[in-house]
Amino acid sequence: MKNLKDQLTQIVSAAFEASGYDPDYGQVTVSQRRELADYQCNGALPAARPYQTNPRQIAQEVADRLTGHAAFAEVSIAGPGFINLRLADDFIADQIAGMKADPGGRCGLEPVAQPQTIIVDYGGPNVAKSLHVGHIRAAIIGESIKRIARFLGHDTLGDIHLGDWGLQMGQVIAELRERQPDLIYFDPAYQGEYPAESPVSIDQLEEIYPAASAKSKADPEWLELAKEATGDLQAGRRGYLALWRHFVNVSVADLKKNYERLNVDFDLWLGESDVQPLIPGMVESLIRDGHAVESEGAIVIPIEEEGDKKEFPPLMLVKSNESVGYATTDLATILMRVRDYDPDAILYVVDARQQFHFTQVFRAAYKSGIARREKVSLEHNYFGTINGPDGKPFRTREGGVMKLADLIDMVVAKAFERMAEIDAAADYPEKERLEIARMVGIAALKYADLMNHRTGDYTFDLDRFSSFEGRTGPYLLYAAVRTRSILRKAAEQGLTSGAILPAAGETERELHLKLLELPDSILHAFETRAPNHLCDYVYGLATIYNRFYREHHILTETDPSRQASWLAVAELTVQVIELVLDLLGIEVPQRM
RNA sequence: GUUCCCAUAGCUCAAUGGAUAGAGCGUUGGUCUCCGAAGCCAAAGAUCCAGGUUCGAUUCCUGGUGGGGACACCA
Repeated sequence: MKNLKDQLTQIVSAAFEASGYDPDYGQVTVSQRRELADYQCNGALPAARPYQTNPRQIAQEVADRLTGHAAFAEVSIAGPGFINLRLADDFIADQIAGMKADPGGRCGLEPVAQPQTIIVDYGGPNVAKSLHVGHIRAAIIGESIKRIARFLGHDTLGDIHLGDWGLQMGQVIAELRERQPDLIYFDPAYQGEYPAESPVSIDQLEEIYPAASAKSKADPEWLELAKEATGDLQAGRRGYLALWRHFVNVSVADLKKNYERLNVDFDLWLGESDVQPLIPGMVESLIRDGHAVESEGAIVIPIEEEGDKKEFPPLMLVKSNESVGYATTDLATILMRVRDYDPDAILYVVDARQQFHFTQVFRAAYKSGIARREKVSLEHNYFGTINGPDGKPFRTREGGVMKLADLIDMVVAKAFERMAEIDAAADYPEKERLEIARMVGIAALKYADLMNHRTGDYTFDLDRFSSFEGRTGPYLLYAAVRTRSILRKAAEQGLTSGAILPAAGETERELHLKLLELPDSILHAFETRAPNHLCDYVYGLATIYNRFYREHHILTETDPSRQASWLAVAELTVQVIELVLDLLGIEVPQRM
């Protein structure tokens, strides 16, 4: 089924063409003035100049051709030449029926004609370091972009891209060596098997890492030790490798637990370490092909491009001490992804502060041919920083970072309190109430983040994530759950949904039209890589639906065919709300 | 210094170059003998400044002002 806006554009374009104008002027949009029209076409205005005529005259010619078309109840022109389209109620009802009957629950969104292979790189947590609030946006926004791409029919893979191979690993090793020098991993002479059990727990790691990091900053000599340990690890020292595997395993288990609570999951759990074997060959070939050159003792890739106003620092490929940094790793990651998946796009959902870094890496990848510009779209879908009240990146009062697990605990606890306050779910089993509180809390948290455009910074405020009234995640859950309750009662009474009738009033008509905007809204969110557009859409839908709910009492309706139609509309609305929430990565409880 | 991002109502945020700039919170006032009031209805309240492009600019361009980020050997 073709989406409504495209159908209308097709009709209007044909009218432009039949009147002797370029059909491209026939683009139709949802009207900004809903009291005047449902959809509008502004094409007559820009057409006036090239055709050297009055826009109102063009509009009139086109409108004359459209009048009488079965889709329209009224075609009029207004202002300087807007073509206003009011759709026929029975045409709308037919569209709704088509949407509801659409196979596969796609609600009128056709899968893309040419599916692409898309890798979404999000998450990017470091091993040995627990998730903190700074990781939340990548997880939430990335997950949503991944789901949207997948729903559109693209072959989509989410990759967590673990930070598991940098200096931080050497720092942790050095720190542990200082604390427990007798551990068998530090004995160079040891030749046997290493224990299967990790010598450190996740909690210990989380304490060791910041301690080591702080020491590195304060003490240059200690930093050298850490770098040395990093070098030894990367050179393959047995004991260090064994230790490193423990760190990774312990961390990944913890990461999985936390991401799972957020309803975030990855198809690939690859990390920086996975591309290390590719690096020597990549560097060699870059040098051989002349893309990489020696500079100040290091090997760099110059990446200036024509049009640069200022000199552009080159990408640091191999440092003067012969080690490699994350730019090199990221380049090798592109090499691996191209080799293994042949992607059409790689979307990096990463903090805006990495913009410069990605510009360097993308330029180097294209310039060297690691990625072909005409084949792979490398995009940094950056997001803004979560700031504290002082406008700087958020820190807790103690100056530390707030752990994501703690934030989730707080939000879920708030949801639980809230349920008790309003006496919700009071007679449900304890276990279900806890699960509902989790879903409500996570919905509040995720919606509060996703509703903001991803590029903007925002200020951390616990109230923002634990608000359950007004424009929030729970509002949306409530609309869905309340409707499910009606549908359950209807089923108990033996009532079933039936044919969709033309809208019974203005509110239902608006609801129909809003439902029909779904496909376009998903497409728009994907094209702009901006899930907040879906947040807007689903909130608008739920609001209109709530009004409909108040105005029409479905279960006591006396006209059986009207009642059956309303049940069908209610079913479709729940389906759409749940579909959009799923694209946002938000789960909906059966009841709450 | 160079460069990137941001600036909309008291607060927090929206807005595909279109007509009268939308919400939520907060404030004030309504609304449960009726499918779940985490709801619904109503009131007051805003595009940083100056130019430019355009039939039309919150949106695009230039220059200011203010805030934040980044700028080769840490990731």
